[in-house]
Order: sequence, then structure tokens, then C-alpha cells
Amino acid sequence: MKIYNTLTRKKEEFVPINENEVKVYVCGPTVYNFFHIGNARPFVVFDTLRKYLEYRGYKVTFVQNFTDVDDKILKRANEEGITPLEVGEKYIGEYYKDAQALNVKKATVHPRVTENIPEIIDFVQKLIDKGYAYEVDGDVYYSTRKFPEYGKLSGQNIEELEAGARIMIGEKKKDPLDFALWKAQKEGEGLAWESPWGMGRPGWHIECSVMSTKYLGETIDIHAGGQDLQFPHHENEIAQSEACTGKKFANYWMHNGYITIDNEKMSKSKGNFFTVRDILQEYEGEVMRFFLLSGHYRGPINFSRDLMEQAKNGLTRMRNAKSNLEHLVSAGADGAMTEDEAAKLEALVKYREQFIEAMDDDLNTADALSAIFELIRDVNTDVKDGATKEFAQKALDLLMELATVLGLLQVEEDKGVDDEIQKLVDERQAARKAKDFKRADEIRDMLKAQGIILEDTPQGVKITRA
RNA sequence: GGCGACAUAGCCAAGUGGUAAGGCAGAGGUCUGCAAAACCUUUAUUCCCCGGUUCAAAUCCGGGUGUCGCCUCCA
Repeated sequence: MKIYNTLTRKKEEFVPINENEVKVYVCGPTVYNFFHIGNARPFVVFDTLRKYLEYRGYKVTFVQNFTDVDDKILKRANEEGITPLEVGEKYIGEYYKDAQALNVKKATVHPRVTENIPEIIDFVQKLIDKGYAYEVDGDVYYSTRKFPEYGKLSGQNIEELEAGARIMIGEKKKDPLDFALWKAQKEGEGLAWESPWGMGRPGWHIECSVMSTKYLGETIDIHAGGQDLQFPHHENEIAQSEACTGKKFANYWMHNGYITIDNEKMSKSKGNFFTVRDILQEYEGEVMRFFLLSGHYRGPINFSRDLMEQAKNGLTRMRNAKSNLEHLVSAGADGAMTEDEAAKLEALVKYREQFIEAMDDDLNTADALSAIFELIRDVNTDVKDGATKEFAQKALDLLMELATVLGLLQVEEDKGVDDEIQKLVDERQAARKAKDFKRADEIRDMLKAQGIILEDTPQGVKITRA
């Protein structure tokens, strides 16, 4: 598999540290609100990476943190009149709900900053001991200039950075490029821990260094996140971790592109800010997932209602294929596959190869999706004049195998048909036989109003729910 | 100012040297009692513009234009 490595700016052959095992760290959300469409992209993209690696037989240890200490959380806590820990707890719960709707699997470990304070303190102390950090009045800062490779990930020149850097009011760092590892507790902040430097809390960047090291080791295979984290967050992580351990922090860095809303940056002031929870009111999570995977993860992607409609319709085509095959599995011909079908099935295997080839090329989900669509077209043609149950099942298995890697077609539709509905369906069939199409259409319309769709196929009536 | 990404049909989007995948939308047709679903046909002599390299470029090089982003703890 080839992965585009931000560190080298090249697609590289992926070689894990340990054979058959992959260690991945993805920067997770700050839990002060529902997560938005922009957050959803890395979650979905790297969940897909994980599913694909697992599909290829790797054992994947996938760590995604929750940042549950942060200015915004403290602020939120004061606004809502609850403790910062309660804010975190609440939105972690909400994260799981939305993630599930998007078919994003839980990470192997979802560590929280607040559960790793002793480790963070140790890590900061080590950086002080090694001369990479210093304390001022209860704050601890990292001496960026002590790390010669600073800027290697983002391609920034340290002198240029210097020009743009500012020292915010209240900060006591010696150099504008330095950043906080530990922040002394301020008036009114309801969350702090004891440390060698007094009461305080961790800075933003240190947590990922610590948790990545703790749960995955000093050198990991893949570190991933949104493009905007490239600088300064990931740059700082590298500086902290490599200074501390003397080892390479991550072999591959992956960054997903931005999402714009109607071609503009999403921001609250522009009024184009959408949480996933908002969007789920109108579109299923799977539609959003399809949308997010319909382009390459590194490219920019625009979000709009029109594009969601397109995604919805595309997904519907996939779902129809699935549901048509399911119908054939129960209503198709009995007996073994014919020779002709065996040959057709053999011909379908090339789409699995096509799919793998696409995914192997830096997770080209758009191409992978098109492999699935081509498979669907062929299968639809293959079963046009009916098929054996066995063939339908095998074709369905292949479709589901590939779709599942992308986290699609995972919604199980309710197939239960109660007696009353069955009676109406039977009555309609009798009416059709008697050429009483008025009554037949009446029943079809009536059921449709209840969300039950009847389709007449050569293999009998297909009943689905809208 | 520094760093970077992107520009392919009405819309979305893949394709990084060999003559334009796939999806959505539209049009026509087949099937159907009618539908639905599905299938077939159709929609870019051309890939932002101008030069250059090459037998050959959407793909490489130079220049330009446009859009977006990072450099402000925002994925």
C-alpha cells in the first residue's frame, strides 16, 4: 500500500514497524460541543483507513484521544454552570452517538487528557531535565529553537515563523516561537492539578505526544489528523516527542483536506456552521459518509445541500443493488449455480482487485467507490433475467465485502412484514391477476403512504421500507 | 510577506506521458397492466490560459489567471 507522507511530501510504500501490525494515532476532538462537519472528515477518513488495513489483514491498534481540558471547555463549564469534567463527559457521550451514525468504529483506546495527568507531568519534567523546556511562574514552555528540526513537517522556516509569531498578553515565554507545555491555574479556572510547578493544567500539544507514546510506543506507524493541525500542533508534537525520546515520533503523517461550506470557510460568524448533529436531522449518517468518501481525502471538499442530495442518490443506487440481491437470495431459483453463473462470478472478481488497487493507492476511496459501482452494473446485468439463490448470495457477499470496508451499506433495513400488510399484498396480487388495476394501485398507494414500497419483479413482489 | 493545496462535462469526481473511469442530474429507448428498480443509448475533438519539451501531455517544464487554506490552540 502506498501512503502520502506529509513529512516527505511523497507517496511512499507503507511498511509497518512490526509485520502485520499497525499503530495509528489520530487527533481527536476537543469535547466542548457537538462535533461539526469539518471534524467528521478525519474521523470518517481515518476510520476507513483503519477498516482497510484490517481488511488487508493487519492488526490495527487505533488510538484517538479526547481533549477534555482546554480553554473552551473551561469557558463552557462556566456558561453552563457545570464542572469542566461534566462538560467533557457530556460531549464524549455525544461524540459516540454521532460517530456511530457515521459508522465510525470506536478506537481501540480513547484516552482522555484528564486520565493521563501524571504521565504528562513526567513527560514535561523530562523535557525540562533535558534542557528543552523551562518554567516561568508556574508555566512551562518549550524552547523551540533547541530543536533544530523544527519546521520539518510543515515546511516552515524557523526565521519566517519568527516574523509571524506573537506573544499573547499574559504569556511569559522567552521567545515568541516557544509554546506552552503546562499552564499555571488562573483565577476562576475550575480544573487544575498539582505539579512540580504548582497548580495548573497541560498545554494543548503535550497531550498527544504523551498519549501516543503511552498507548502505542515511542515510534508509531501513522499519525493522522486534519491539515490545519499540521502547524503548529503536529510540528510541536514532533518537537516534544523526538526531543524527549531521541527517536522518530511517527513514520507516516497523514493529513486530510479542508471542508468548505458553499465554497467558504466554515465559521460561526458567517452563519455556515454545521454540526453533524444538525445534518443528521436531514440526512442519514451513511449519506454523509458516502459524501465524505466520494472525493480523495487530501483534496478540499465542498459541502452543500445539493452535494448531499447527489450523495444520497448515489447511495440509493448502492442500496437498491443490495436490496435487489437480497430479494433474489430469498426468491431466486433453487439449486446450484449454473455454469454460466459460475463464469459470471469469476468475472466479477476483477472488481475486488480494482477496489484494492484503488485503496492501495493512498486510500483512493473515489476510485474504490467507482469499482463498486461497476460491480453493481455488472451484477445487475447478470441477474436481469433472474438468478439462482446461490449466485445472488455470492454476488451479495462480494458487494458487501467491499462496501463494508468503506463503512457503507451497514444500515439494516427493517424487513418485518406483519400479517395485515401481507394480507394487503396478497389482495393486491389477486386484484392484479383479475386485472383490477384500480384496486391494485390503490393498495400500492396506501402502503406507500405508510412508507412501504411494493415493487413487482419477475420473482414476485419485493417489499421494502422507505 | 512566508508555506501549501486546488483548477477535468450542467453538478460531483478519478485519472500524473500514450490518446478522458465512475456517480448525480437531463434526454431517448427496452422491460412493466401502470409504476418502481434495472438495462441500453446519449451528454468534454477535450482537461483554467499562454508558451516550451516530446513521435506523443489533462498528465512534465516555465510564465500567467483564479479559488481555497495554514502561518492566530479552528479538523
